[in-house]
Amino acid sequence: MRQKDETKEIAIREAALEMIVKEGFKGTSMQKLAKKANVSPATIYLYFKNREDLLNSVYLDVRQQTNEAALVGFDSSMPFREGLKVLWLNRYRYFTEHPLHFFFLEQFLNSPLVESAARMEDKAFKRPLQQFAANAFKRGEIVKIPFEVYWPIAFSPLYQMLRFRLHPNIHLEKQPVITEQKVLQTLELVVKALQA
Amino acid sequence: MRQKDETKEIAIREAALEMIVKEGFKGTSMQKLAKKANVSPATIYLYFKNREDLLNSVYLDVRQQTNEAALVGFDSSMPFREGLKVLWLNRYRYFTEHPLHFFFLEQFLNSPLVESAARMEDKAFKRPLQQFAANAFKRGEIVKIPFEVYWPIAFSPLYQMLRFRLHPNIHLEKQPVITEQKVLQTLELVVKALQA
DNA sequence: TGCTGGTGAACGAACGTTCATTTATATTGC
DNA sequence: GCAATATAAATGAACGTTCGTTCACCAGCA
Repeated sequence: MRQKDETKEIAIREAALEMIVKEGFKGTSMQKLAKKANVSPATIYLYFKNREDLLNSVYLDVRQQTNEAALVGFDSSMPFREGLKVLWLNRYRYFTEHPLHFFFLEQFLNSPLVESAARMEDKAFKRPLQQFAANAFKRGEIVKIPFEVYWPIAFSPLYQMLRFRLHPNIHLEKQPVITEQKVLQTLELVVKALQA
Repeated sequence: MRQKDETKEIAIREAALEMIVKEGFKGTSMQKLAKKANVSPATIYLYFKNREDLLNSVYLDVRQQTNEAALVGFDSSMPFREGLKVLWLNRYRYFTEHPLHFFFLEQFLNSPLVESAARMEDKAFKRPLQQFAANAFKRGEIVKIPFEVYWPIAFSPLYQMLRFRLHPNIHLEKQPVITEQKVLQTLELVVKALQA
């Protein structure tokens, strides 16, 4: 008997992640991937059923790591300003340290591939966030608005700042310096928008 | 001599747009595209230099239509609330009527393809928006903040609502009903965040 | 009649996947 | 302890298909 070499699976995943970000799904072929991961094309099929399964697996893996990092030090019973600050800084710092994960998720979530994968929701991630908002409503900290009004205000400015930060060349002619201080400044305005 | 049949070029563009949205860049091949547009593969190369040129061309075309629609009835000297409302409703209505354009742009802008295309900025679009913000600053209507703080708050919630509206299945378990009324409700909170 | 628009077939290259084979190691028999 | 054996990991070459692009030829208007 011989054991599966776990490092190979990781190498394949990481090669896929990097290649997708740099060359897109079209440019990510199994043969190039195998070469990049120092593995035979056939080896990939020992760890993944097929190409689609590999891509889904990378997505689920990245999403899990990303969501886990988002909730560190967070509790849904926190005061609104404090809790939102934890969520924002967790996300901001994580994606600043893992820009490939940011690019990958943006690309995957905006591709038709997402239809076959994203069916499985990450309820362990969503539930605390919904509970957090519900608590803040109840305590009268924030205005009473539908979830689909709350969510875009509470979080999408952060994602836009991350876009600015991570590919600055596209959005602005001069390099905008997105700093943690500016993120917190934006957060204050968001809190102002939402507070009762 | 014989004239070029302009309807063929349009058919190719539209087939590409639809195919990219439904099957991604990977699934959009020249041969399938030709079939869908009722044209020979070779014909595509009469109108476009190659595949990349076709994709860029579709992008620039969609972007131009999109940006043009955004500025209808808008003037950079408008009062802040009024001007922002025009911009929001223009975008909301345009993408509601042209969801394929929304999906295409999201997909293209988050793919590595954008590097080769988006170099050319649409200054005729950006300049009035920047002037509009500058005017509002000067009149003391909104708080004094850097552009990279202003922009995410002013516009990204709208885009997030469009994402909710156009592929609702992914983001929420129950169909959220994003209506114009809820968009305006969100707009009010954004104005509240930004006003001095 | 001349010239350009338009075509279907065909090119070599690259694609996703499989298969026959080899390699490495945990277990067995002594 | 140590070879022999068994078994799964791992491979490189090859499968048939599809890819982007081109080419030799035909169609239709000036």
